[in-house]
Amino acid sequence: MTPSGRSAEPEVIWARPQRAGRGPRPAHSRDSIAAEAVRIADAEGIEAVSMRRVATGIGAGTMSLYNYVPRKEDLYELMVDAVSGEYEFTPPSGDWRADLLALAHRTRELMHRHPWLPRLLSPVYGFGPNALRYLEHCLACLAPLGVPGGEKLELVAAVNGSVATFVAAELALAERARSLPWSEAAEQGVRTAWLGSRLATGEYPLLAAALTGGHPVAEAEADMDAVFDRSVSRLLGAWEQPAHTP
Amino acid sequence: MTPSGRSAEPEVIWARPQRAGRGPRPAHSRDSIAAEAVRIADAEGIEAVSMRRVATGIGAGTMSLYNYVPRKEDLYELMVDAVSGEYEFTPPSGDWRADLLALAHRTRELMHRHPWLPRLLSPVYGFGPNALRYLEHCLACLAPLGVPGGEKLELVAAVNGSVATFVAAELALAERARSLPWSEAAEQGVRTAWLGSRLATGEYPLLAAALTGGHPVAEAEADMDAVFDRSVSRLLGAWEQPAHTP
DNA sequence: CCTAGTTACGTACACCGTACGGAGTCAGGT
DNA sequence: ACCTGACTCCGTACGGTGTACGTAACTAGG
Repeated sequence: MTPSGRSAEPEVIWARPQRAGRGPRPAHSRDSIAAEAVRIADAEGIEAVSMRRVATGIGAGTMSLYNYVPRKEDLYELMVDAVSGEYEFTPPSGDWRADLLALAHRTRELMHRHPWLPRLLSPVYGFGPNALRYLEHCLACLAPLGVPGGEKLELVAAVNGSVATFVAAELALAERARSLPWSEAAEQGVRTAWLGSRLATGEYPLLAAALTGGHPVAEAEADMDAVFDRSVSRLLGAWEQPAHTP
Repeated sequence: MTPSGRSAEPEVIWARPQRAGRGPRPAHSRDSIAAEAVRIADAEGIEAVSMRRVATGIGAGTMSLYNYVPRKEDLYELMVDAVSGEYEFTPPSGDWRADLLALAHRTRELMHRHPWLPRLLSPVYGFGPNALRYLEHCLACLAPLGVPGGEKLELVAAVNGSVATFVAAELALAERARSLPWSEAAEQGVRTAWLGSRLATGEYPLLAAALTGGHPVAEAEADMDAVFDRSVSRLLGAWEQPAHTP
């Protein structure tokens, strides 16, 4: 009546039992599937992760994978939660600002290790076990902050959103270059050439000043750490005093 | 030697001339192609936008489209820039905080009108004509702010990143529901049921308190405007005083 | 006018997610 | 102890995707 992998009902992958009572014991585990998908995505980009590829990667037939992962979206959820398990939490120090800044750095490192993460994180993939652990830890760090719990979650979401977009921008060129038949430098070259030709028209004087005035792109990479730190610090600083609405 | 649509060299779509000198006059325009793609994405979601679909939509053969748009990624760039043209800029008021807050609201409305925008915006699609106009206008609004131009761009990026993640979260459920065979309510139901069952274990006391303590999800929608306004205001407020690094 | 470069587009290929059905395997109820 | 029903495994197949390639029609520059 309701064969396990064939239902057309909504379902949360985490609620589905790993081992059903009845049939033969499964030859694979959810963890090993997630690990294989992460391995492929790290090595060849998220677009290389296909059901066929993951299945053959763990030595299974393509359609066998659907016994473990009913839809491809669920595979993404498994991946996100798997790498979320890489966080190593240290007890809150009492300085919530420092704690959250350090966490943001860990998140950035995580996203550098798994460049597909920002992309997959943007829709709210929902509340796997490691995500719950992470949120609980954030709230523990935010205990000294005197705002209601709901706003603390807003703060965490705002920080993570900023980190995700920051790292996505950081990685945009490199990630694009992966799936392109030419080099990253060549791509970069034609793009800055185009931008330069537009700026040279004089139609965008402020933009031209802002782009050429500061750092000349060469030292930009070295500054990235500083820019990141400053930008997250600013965001956190905005929570120090109550929201200011004139 | 270098046939227009067949090159394997990197290329920025904006640098490619719309009309080449030599051949027959093109039967379509870049604008009409972008408009068709936007129409499809608005009506049926971004995943419905395929080269075939857009081509038949404007009454062309599939492969003819490749004369205008060398890769699908370029189609996305056209779409982003096309809707960026919907901004109607008013002259800077002198209050940069108010101006940028208003712009953020326009961006949010734009993303509600085109729910696929946050997704496509996350990697830095590059500097089409309307994006350049937008940036120039932002810088004009930020003229009263006494920081270097580079940091102004950081501010704009931070605001846009926050808006994008905010709206992405707002739209996540509705957008997910579009491509799913069951209703949004059913999906929502099983997800909150799962979350409730996890919270009931007592493993996440802070999270449980934060989620149940505040608004009971029902009135959350009505509050979205206020939450958005407050969150952007906070971010802007963080730029009032110099970055604070203890 | 010629011809080179461009437009238009049909065909084809490799790949994708996944519906379906059949065979093998095991636990629970009788 | 056996049967039966649920479950695992997986081959096949379908309708879709992006796009490489080849060919025919057309048009502007020399």
